This record gives sequence, structure tokens and C-alpha cells, in this order.
Amino acid sequence: MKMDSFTAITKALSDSHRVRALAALRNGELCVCQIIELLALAPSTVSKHMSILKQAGLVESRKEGRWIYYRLPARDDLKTMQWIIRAIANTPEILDDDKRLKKITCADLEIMCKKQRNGKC
Amino acid sequence: MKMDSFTAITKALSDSHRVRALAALRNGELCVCQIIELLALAPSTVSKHMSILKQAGLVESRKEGRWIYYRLPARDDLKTMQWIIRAIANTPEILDDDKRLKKITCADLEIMCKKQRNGKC
DNA sequence: ATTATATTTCGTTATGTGTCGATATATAAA
DNA sequence: TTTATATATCGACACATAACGAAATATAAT
Repeated sequence: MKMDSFTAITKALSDSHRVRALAALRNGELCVCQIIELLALAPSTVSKHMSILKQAGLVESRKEGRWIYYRLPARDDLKTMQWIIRAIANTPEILDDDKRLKKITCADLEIMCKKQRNGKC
Repeated sequence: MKMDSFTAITKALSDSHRVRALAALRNGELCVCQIIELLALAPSTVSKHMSILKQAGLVESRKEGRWIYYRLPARDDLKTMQWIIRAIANTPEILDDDKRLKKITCADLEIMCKKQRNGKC
């Protein structure tokens, strides 16, 4: 691995919002609006975070209609993820996120996005 | 691990100078002035870097007379180090550092520090 | 005791980063 | 084709961080 690639990864991991987003993806892909809901940040902010994770090679993305889904890389050449996930999986923040994620993933995407527009989240 | 401890580690690892210092320690402890020589930064800057690494639990220190030595933690509870070291050990930067380290560790501490004072490094 | 010196701490400056709102882009709906 | 909307990009701001030199601290040498 090159030094730049390495620091790109560690920089990407040095923000707790990004770490939480990454952990949220360990049980499957998520739509951006679901991550927005989870982190409770402005859409533009979440978009930036995800682009940093993608740049570092820590996530991949897929477009489906209006929605964009992010996921952990399929080919885990690096066992990076395993270590990271295991390191923080039991923190209160992530455990709480897991709970909230269940509700978020159950909700209909259209309805959830509409709630976000109306500022009811 | 707590989330704060985790991001303290990733933040510490998100600077290439600190990563280089860490890699330099994998073959044994080093005096601060040796790390100054290796990184070619101001003493105060190196001191700050080492305190960040120490805060994150990535290094320990030992005082001996006027000199302070840093080393990797003895009890590697986390296998963190192994992964980090392996990830960057073959980068040009680290390989070059290894070469220069051989000369640095051979040189007498007193003489090297004197050279630093006179600005000949 | 006084001086020299290895390292840290402090203050300052320049650059980087997280956040947001506004605008742009691309796709779906009407 | 026009309108709605999910996400990304841009511009601005506040705050964090890396760098240095100067001063402080602690230890060794004289």
C-alpha cells in the first residue's frame, strides 16, 4: 500500500460520523437518505462524508433511479474492515445506531425522504 | 474500545510524519533527537507529534538523563500495530527511512544533537 | 552555583476540515 | 415538456491542526 492511500484511509476514519456510517453499512447497503436520517446531518454534509469514504476505497456506490446506495467493498482485499468494525462495534454510539437503523430500514424511502424535506426528523 | 479512543488512534495515524515515526520504532526504541533527525522537523513539532501518539496509546516513553526514549507499547493488547506496520512497511518513504535510521542509530547521540544545534543537519 | 542542553510548553500563523445553505445535476413523476 | 426530488457541488464560515520560534523545565556538566 502507498503512504498516501494509507493516510487517506486513516483520515477517512478520523471522523466519528464517517466511522458510524461505515459501521451502519456492515449489515448491508444503505440509501444516502437513510444515512442522512441516521447521522442527523445536512444532506450536503453526508454527501461529502460519503465521498471521502469512497475516495479512500472504504465504500462503493450504486445508482438506482433517484437513489444512490452505498455499501462496503465486495472484494475485501484488505482485512481492514474486519479490524475496524470489530474495534468499534460495541461502542454505545454504534449499538444505538443499530437500534435506530432497524426503524430506518423498515420505513418506506419515499415517506422518509418527504419527512426530511418537511424538517420533521 | 470507546469511540473516542478509536478516533484518537485514527487521528494520530492520519499524519504521515507520525506514521513514519511509528514505523521507525518497530525495530526498537529511539531518542527524540533521533526522531527529529529522521523527520527533519523542528524539535517542538516532533515533540507535539510524539505526545499525540502517546495520548492515543500508540507509543510509550522512558526518561534517561537528559534524553527521552519512545517505544512501541510492550503489551500489544491490540494487534493494531501489526496491521499498521504491515500496511506501510514497504512504502518508499519507510524503506528510505530505514536506511537513514541505520546511520542515525550508529551515530553518537551527543554529536548528533550538537549538529542539530549548529543547524548542520 | 553556574552554565549547557534535551525536551516540552506556549503563542502565532497558515492551512485543512466539518458544517451549512444555495445552487446545480440527473432522474422520476405528472 | 414541465415539475418534483434525491444527491452532489460550490461558497462561506467557524474551528481544528501542523508548523515554527521563543520561553520554560529539568537534568548534566563545569
